[in-house]
Amino acid sequence: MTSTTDSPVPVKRRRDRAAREREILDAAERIFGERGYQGTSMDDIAAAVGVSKPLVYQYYGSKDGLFLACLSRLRAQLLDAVSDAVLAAADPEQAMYAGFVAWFRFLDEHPRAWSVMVDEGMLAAGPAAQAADEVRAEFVALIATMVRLNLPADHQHDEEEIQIVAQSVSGATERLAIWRTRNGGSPTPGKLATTLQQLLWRGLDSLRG
Amino acid sequence: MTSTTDSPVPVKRRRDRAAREREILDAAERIFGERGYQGTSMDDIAAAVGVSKPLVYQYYGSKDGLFLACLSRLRAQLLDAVSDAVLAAADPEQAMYAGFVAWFRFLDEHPRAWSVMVDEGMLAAGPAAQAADEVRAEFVALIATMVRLNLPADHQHDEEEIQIVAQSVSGATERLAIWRTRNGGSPTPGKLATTLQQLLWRGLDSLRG
DNA sequence: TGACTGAACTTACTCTCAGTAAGTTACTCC
DNA sequence: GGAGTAACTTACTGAGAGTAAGTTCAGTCA
Repeated sequence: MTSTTDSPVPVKRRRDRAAREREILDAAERIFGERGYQGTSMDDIAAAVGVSKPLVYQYYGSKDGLFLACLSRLRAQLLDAVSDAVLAAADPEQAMYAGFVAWFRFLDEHPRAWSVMVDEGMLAAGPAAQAADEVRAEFVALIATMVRLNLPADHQHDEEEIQIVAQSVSGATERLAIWRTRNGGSPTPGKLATTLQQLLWRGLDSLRG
Repeated sequence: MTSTTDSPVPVKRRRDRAAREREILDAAERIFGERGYQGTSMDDIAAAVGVSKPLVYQYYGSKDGLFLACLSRLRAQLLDAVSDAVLAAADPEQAMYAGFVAWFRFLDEHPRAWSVMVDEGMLAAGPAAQAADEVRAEFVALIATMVRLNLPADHQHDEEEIQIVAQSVSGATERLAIWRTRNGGSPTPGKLATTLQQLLWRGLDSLRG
């Protein structure tokens, strides 16, 4: 009975770095989403993973760093969802509508994601704020591309104007998403997308000339 | 020489509550604007006023409370500026344009204000967040009123749709303001207002029926 | 098999900062 | 001048971000 009591797989305590990083990131995303940035301590996250705080620091550097990692991953997922919807559409008008729907749907399906990304996503003074902006800029770029697609190829378009429109659309959709969650998810993604479409489509048209 | 060395007004150390509160609020607004919420400590603010920290707590309760007080005052000023511009306009189309211009102008003239209000204005998990939302809601209400003015009086308008539009416009203008300051104040208020006007006017028209 | 090495992980701190308890000082009104 | 009160301070507590200095495990080469 000297060596027979060990469990078949003797509870692997240690894991390789990549696996542990993913574990920590998952826990962080969940807890930040539940309690917010301020309300979450690094000890909480470490405890949830069953690991000590310095390990979290070794892998992610700082609280901002960890938060930023959550942010980046979620944004990438959201960007993918919207890009896919846009690219699958038959024409620009459809693409715009599909993009809006995909955006609001994603937030329905990842309710936690939201509070991490936007609701608190702009808080950090410091390096994270800058990086968060960069991720956000990808979105604006996507919208700007869509706007350009909607212009005739030979049209001498005003880049500054396109930027203004893209920033506006990005800001509007973020605000609508926040409002919607606080409003109990009230207007459906379809209703929001339809209204936005109606509001913006003719205006975009008038910017052509 | 026993009593002749005193200064004529012997450096009034103590001030009445209202004056001190204003002094603290001014300092807080300035320092929050310079260093951000996270980067500012209550000791910093107290020191800037030349007062001890507990006094600040006595008057404002908490860091959130002080921040919120800054927020409320600034929002009120901004709301006034925009309201005045809107009310002075001749017709709804002019009103919309004038409102946009007033918004961006205000931020030109109060560069500090901005980072306090929006850039970090949604950070706090807790009571301040809720209160900040309430102040923000005033803005949405103003915009909603403007939208309604633009609809025929007998039109059976869809309140939900109006809310969506108001939230969108509010989100768009906030985002544009952030982008503008990071962009070195680049598009002029006039340019921004014109483009927004062009983008939204015909869309609003199409929502009428 | 057993010493060797490096990566995974921990204990036990420091330091900054929000918030507080309990007291002290200056002004005001009689 | 003394009583009462509002303005203000000293000196603390506690939480949590971040770190220095180690310890333990897992694979590797002899």
